[in-house]
Amino acid sequence: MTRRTVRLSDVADAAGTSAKTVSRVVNGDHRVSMETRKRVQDEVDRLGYRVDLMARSLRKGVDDTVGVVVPTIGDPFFATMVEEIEGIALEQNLEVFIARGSRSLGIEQRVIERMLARRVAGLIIAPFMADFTFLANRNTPVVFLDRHASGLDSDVVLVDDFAESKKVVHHLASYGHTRIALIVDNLGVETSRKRRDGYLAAHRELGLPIDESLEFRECINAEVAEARTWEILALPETPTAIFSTRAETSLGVVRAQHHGNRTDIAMVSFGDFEAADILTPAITVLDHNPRILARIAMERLVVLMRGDEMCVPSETIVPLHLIERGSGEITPSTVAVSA
Amino acid sequence: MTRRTVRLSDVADAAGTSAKTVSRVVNGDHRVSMETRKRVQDEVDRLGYRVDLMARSLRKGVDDTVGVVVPTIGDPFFATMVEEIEGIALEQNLEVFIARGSRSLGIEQRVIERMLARRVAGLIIAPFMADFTFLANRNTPVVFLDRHASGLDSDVVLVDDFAESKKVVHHLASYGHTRIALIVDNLGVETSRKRRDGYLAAHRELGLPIDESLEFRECINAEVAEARTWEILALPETPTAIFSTRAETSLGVVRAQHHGNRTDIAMVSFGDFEAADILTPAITVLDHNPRILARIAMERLVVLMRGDEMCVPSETIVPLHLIERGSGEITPSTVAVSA
DNA sequence: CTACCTCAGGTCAACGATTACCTACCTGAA
DNA sequence: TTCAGGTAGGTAATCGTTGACCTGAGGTAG
Repeated sequence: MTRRTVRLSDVADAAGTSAKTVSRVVNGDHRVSMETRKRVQDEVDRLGYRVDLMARSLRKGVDDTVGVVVPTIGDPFFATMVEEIEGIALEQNLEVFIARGSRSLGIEQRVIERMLARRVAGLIIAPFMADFTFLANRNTPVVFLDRHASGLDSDVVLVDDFAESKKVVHHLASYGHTRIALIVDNLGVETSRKRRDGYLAAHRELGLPIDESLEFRECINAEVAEARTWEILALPETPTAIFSTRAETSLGVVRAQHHGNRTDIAMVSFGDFEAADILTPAITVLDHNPRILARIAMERLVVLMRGDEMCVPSETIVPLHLIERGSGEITPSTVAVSA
Repeated sequence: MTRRTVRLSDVADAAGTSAKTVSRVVNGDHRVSMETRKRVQDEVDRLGYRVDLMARSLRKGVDDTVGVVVPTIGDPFFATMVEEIEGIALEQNLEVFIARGSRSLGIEQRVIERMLARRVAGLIIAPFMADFTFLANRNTPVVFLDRHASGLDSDVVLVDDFAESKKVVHHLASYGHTRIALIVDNLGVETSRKRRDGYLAAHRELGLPIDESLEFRECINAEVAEARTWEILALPETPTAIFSTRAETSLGVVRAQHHGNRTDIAMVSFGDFEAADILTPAITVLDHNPRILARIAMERLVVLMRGDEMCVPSETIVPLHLIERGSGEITPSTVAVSA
């Protein structure tokens, strides 16, 4: 019952030809006569032959696979990226390896090393925190997504976190806000740092006072963001607006606002999230669309993998739109005076 | 600059031993003296040698990879499953292939065939609609997740859709509801069919009248569910409760309820979703937790892959809890009389 | 002193497909 | 008639690693 794998030579024996000819038929090489082709094809079907991609890849030196490394897979932002990448990969007949890069220190390098050991044809990496110098002497094409990577000069597709964040603060300021709380992740993360820098720069441009007590760092997930928001709500002088720099943390902010009955405080989220439009008020967001980023990155990777020419690393910046839904257009006058 | 791959024999030459000995060192075989081991290890480090997993897998006959096929990757439910699977895979030193099974007919079989051609060590499949007889004569371990698969008797991890749905209807009925609308996907999908069957069975058990006009099929996504909910709200005799049989459609239902100012209608969702707890009212849900399902499936697969014994296919049913948050505990008396 | 065992290490082939390089044979132009 | 060139197909080597099997040295028990 344990039927041994059918291989090229088995088909060749059955069809009375050489393995090479079967290989030609299977790979659509034209140097085979019609009749031979048919005879071989019949045997292929009858025996249920399928190429062994391991063997092929060993011979060819590369595998038709791309490795995708994201900080977390469950996060809808990255999950959507992966979905988009997988779609393009399928069109290109590429298989997708997936791995999570956050979790613990060094894990990112470890999963990437494993993918390289597999001879993946290319890598798409949404970096977490690691240094990527270890990738320097490899000649596997890499495209970074969402963030720059340190230690390796490679292609990158991202958004202008600094400018976009400034945009948000300017937007809130245009509605009269001067006390804007900032919910931000660990500043070791490039995107977080730049978003905060944009927040600060906008304050300077607008001549607004910078109140460090309104800056809440280390909001690594929704829970922490929720806790910080409770602290915000308890401040003697409540800010009139909150800028949450990640979609995930926005959920925590909104949760606290709702449970604390403080939806009168303006709120803007860097990144859209499900349900953002059905809340009351609906949440104003910077539409940080993962599909577009992923598509550009993957298309770039495909070009690099074809390797027609050794192009210089390019940086693609995707502009974002602010979707005004209500929460970002609340004016400070409506904010209840705290006790 | 294009440094050729360092292989076992290169290290062997440098260390003055045979390739086999290097292999032994690399694989931690004990039949090597301390000094030889050290000498080899030094050369491995110096030359930057890394195993070629393609070659190893070709030789061994299986690859240390598992293939994961889910209907959609972006859906938080499946994304979370994948994340959980990837976590366990990393512990077990397995690599994860990911592919989407919905999209178009036959795609599911195609992506699975490709994974088999790669000699994956095992497969975890959350089936879409395909028939799986083509997997019957392969001897790759398979665990189905979330749904039974037709055409193949294999391990499966799922929830009792029928009983859980009955539970929901009984819950709503205990609050006095007799007119409960059903939002359900295509009935060709096993889970959808069973959930509907449970809905109907509960009606019979309770002696409630079954009104077919309250059953809304083909709610394949949030948008359709939202549209159907608008229809529900426009019915001459509005139902007093809605049972949404998928988390994704629940979002559409809630969206319509909120935009239509009809949050007075009770609502229960089969499956939790982000923001379900911060809406007003918060949504009562059957906690269909993807992590638990994924973990059980993966643990099962690992056992099968070790292949110590050819166990008979088992079916694991994970019981669900109803999280009462408010929307499912609204009584019919509070529902506004429609115009 | 022989028989047997363990240890450290080596040889060789094979995993399955492909690439580089041949071999016939046939055609057509010089 | 002969030679260049194309077509259909074959042969052997190779990709990098490992499993099966072998060897020689030294130890030990009888």
